[in-house]
Amino acid sequence: MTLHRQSLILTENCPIRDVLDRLGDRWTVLVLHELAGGTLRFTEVRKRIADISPRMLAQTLRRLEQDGLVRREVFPTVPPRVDYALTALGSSFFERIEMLAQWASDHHDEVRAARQAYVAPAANAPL
Amino acid sequence: MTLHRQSLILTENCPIRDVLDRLGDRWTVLVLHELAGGTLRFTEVRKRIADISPRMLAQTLRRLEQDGLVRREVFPTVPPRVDYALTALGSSFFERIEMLAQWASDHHDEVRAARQAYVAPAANAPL
DNA sequence: CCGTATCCGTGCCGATACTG
DNA sequence: CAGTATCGGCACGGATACGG
Repeated sequence: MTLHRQSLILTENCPIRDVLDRLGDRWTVLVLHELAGGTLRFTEVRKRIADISPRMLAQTLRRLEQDGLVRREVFPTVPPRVDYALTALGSSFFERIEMLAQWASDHHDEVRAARQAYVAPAANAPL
Repeated sequence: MTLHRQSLILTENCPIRDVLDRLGDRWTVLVLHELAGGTLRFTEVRKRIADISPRMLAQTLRRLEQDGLVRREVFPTVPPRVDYALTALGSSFFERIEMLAQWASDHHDEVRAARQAYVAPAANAPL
């Protein structure tokens, strides 16, 4: 995502944006969620997230590894085996995501009610 | 909340996804951030977020209003005036986002260091 | 001033085939 | 098993022009 200027949150080189952007993609949170349950192999993650393609899983894991949130461990066996696990950093990050998820869960009824009650304003006709 | 496997996060009508998806788009967090400072008119938000187009601002505000996070108040004056402000729900939501932002800020150095240290694994050559 | 309508480019993601 | 390579669709968002 392009960086934006002039904001406490969004200035260039913005640490917030670096992190929040990852929440926007389709799989990151899911993968973190699965790894929060413990170390998993590539295929094990695939099975748990039924409709993720190998391409997207690899890409997601790579980025998490790059950012130090996930540790990748390769065993030189045949057939090959690769374990993925959250790092301490990854765990602490996922904790915050869970807090957000908790909020969403707690207030979902209010959001749904608001959506229900919402009536679109007449186009270009304030009052 | 015990995000459970398969998946409280991804199922349809999922409360978590409803919320997290909004963090993925380019402007929502920014707009919330600006409104957290107090009520603003449409144009005032535009000025503060310099490169947002009227289209995207309107769209973002509409969704926030729909979800009950922002309240829209129209004054039948000439020229027209429309105020936007966070609701209590919106404020409590933004608090959680700030917690996440705080985490990002606190750990940005670690993430940057991890990115720096990262070396891509050789393609298809585990060890 | 406060938006909407329209067009269009870009990048995410899915599907699939293939390799060490 | 653990990925990579390639192609293509489609939604998201940018730019612009216009309307109440």
